[in-house]
Amino acid sequence: MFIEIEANSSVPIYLQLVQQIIEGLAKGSLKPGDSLPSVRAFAADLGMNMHTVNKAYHYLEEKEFIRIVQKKGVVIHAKGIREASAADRNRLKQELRPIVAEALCLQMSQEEIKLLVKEIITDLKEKSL
Amino acid sequence: MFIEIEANSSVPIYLQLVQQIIEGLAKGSLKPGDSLPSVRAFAADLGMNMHTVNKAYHYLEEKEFIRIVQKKGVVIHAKGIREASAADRNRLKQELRPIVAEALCLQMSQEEIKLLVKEIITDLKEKSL
DNA sequence: AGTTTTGTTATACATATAATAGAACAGGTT
DNA sequence: AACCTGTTCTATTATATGTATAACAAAACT
Repeated sequence: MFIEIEANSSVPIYLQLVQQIIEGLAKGSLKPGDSLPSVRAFAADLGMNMHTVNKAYHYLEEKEFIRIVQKKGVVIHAKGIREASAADRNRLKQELRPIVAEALCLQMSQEEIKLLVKEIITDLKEKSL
Repeated sequence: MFIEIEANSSVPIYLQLVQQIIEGLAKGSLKPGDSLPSVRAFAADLGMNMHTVNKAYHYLEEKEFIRIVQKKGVVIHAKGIREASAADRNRLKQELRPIVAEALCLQMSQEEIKLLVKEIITDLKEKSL
């Protein structure tokens, strides 16, 4: 897992961490059962505060991507990541909506937007090599 | 233009306003040259502060979707919305990326994600009737 | 048994963003 | 002349973000 945090991003660094861990899961560099660094070790490694890492971990736990075991550590959900529920699907749709709308405003076609999606998936998977 | 603002959303209300204006543009209920309400009138209509509407307007002006004419008012960019530049395309890609990654984690396929995009576009366009 | 490591909790502080409020200004419209 | 426009200014409140220490209890390691 190579994590790169941009300090000057408008995206909060705890969310950047969340997103990059999710990307690690998507590309397969993180697998079910894998353990993640302790909040202190990760914080020192990334040059951020322990509480910031903790915030990211709890965010990921709420999404059921990781399991936080008291006094032990943090692991990727072992029983396999669940399939998208109807609620997940709807939430993702709501998140995609404003971006798709903006793309349409910039005169992109449905096919061009789908191509973006394809490119993103390619990018995500090729980095796992 | 029917605007609905959710007070309890985690999305700031000035951004909700931005997004719904962009959706109006995407679906065609707002056309190039159309004028938007004054900051005071819109604020009163939506039950929010003048400065909040102003913030949304300036956000949209930076994106070049509207033109703010001093002492006159606000209009949708008349010379037609520009086509997506390479920079726009890249920015949209970066915004889509974390959502697509999460969808992949929830075991959605590329086709399922593309279907989401299709549904969103259908939703956007059917509301223009 | 003792030390280290784990996530947790509590307090405190600094900064930025979001949102509201009221007032005043200058230029355009009616 | 009255009104409406976006702008600017000052102020206040609330929330989000991020850091900094410190202490706690239980698991793990030696």
